[in-house]
Amino acid sequence: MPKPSAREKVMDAYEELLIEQGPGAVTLEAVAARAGVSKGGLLYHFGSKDALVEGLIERIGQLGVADREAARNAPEGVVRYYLESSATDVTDDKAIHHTTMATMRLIGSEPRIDVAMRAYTDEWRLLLNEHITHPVTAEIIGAIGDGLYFRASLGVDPSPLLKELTDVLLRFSEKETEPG
Amino acid sequence: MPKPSAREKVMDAYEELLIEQGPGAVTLEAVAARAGVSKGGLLYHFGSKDALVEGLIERIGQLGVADREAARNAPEGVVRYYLESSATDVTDDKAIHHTTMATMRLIGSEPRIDVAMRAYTDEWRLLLNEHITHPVTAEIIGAIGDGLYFRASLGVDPSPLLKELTDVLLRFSEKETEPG
DNA sequence: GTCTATATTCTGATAGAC
DNA sequence: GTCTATCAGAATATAGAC
Repeated sequence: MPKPSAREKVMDAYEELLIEQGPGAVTLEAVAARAGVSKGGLLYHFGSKDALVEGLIERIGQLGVADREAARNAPEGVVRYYLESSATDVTDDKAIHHTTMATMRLIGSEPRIDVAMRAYTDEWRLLLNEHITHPVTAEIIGAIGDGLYFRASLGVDPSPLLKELTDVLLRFSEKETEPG
Repeated sequence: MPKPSAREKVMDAYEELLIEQGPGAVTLEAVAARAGVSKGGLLYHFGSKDALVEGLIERIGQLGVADREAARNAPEGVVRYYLESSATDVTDDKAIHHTTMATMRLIGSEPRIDVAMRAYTDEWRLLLNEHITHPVTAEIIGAIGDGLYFRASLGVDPSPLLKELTDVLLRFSEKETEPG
C-alpha cells in the first residue's frame, strides 16, 4: 500500500467526520485537524468546502465501478455478493462502505450528492436485473440491500437472521433464474 | 382542523426545510422566515436550536404510536399497511411521512435522533413479528420497508413494480402464517 | 506544499420595546 | 406573544511568509 497523499488523508478525514458526527460538525478546521494538516494546507488541495463534496462524489463513482466489477467476478455470484456486502455496519472501513456511509450523511443537502447516490443504487439495480430473471424478484432484493444499508447508517447492527435471510432470498432468486 | 398554533407552524417549517434543503440550510432565521414569524418570535416557542430537535423527536414518537395503532386497525392488515405506507416519496405530506423524512436528514448528526429513529424501526419490527409467523420473513419485509423509505428520502419515485412486489411478499408471508 | 494571520460574513442567542 | 436591535463566537476564505 503506497503511503497516502495529503489529499487522500484529507478526504479520509472528511468521510470519518461525516460518518461519526454528521455534516454539522464538518468544518474546514475540524477536517484539517483530523487529517493532521493546517487549514491552509487543506485549502491548497481542496480550494473550498464545495471541493470536498466534489471529491466525495468522484470517489463514490470510482469505487462503485470497481465494486460492481468485483461483484461480476465474485465466485459466490452477483446476488450473494450484493446481499452480503449490504449487510455492513457504520464502522466498516472497507473503502466502498466508508464512502457510501459518508455520502448518505449528505443526502438532501446537496443535489449533486443525491444524483450520485441515485446513480449508485440504479447501477446496482441494473446489475441485479442482469442476474435475476424475474424483475419483481430483482426489485425485492434491491430494496432489501437498500434497507440493510439504511439500517447500517442508523447504527443498527446487522441482523442475526442475516445468513438465513440471504439463503432464503438466494433460493427464491435461483429458482426463478433457472430455465423452464 | 383547528388553525395551527405558531409553535406548530414553526415545527412544520423546520421539517420542510430539513427535507428540501438539508440540515445545512436550517438556520433559525430561515425557519422563522418560512414559518412567517421573526427570529425572536421563533425563540419564544423554541428557546434554542436544540429545542427544535427535541420537538422533532417528540413528534416522531407520537406520530409513530398513532401510525402503528392505525396499522393494527387497518382492514387490509398490518403487513400490507406497512408495505404500502413505506412506498412513499419525499413530497408526501402525510404527517408521519413528513416527520420521518425530516428526521432522516439528521441521522448521524444527533445521537438522540438516531435513538428515536432506531426506536421507530424497532417498534415496526416488533409489530411485524406479531403478525408474521416466520421471523426470517418478518425480517425480509421489515428490511424492504426500510429500503423503500431510504429510496424515498433519496428522491427516487416509488417503483412501478411496487404493487406486484407487495403482492408477492404478502403471499409469501400469508403462506407462512397459516397453521400447518 | 504547508503554515500563520487576518478579513469578512453568518449564526445562535440575549435584551428590551410594544 | 411577537417584534427589532444588537453582540459574541464561529466559519469560510484570502494573503503572504517559509
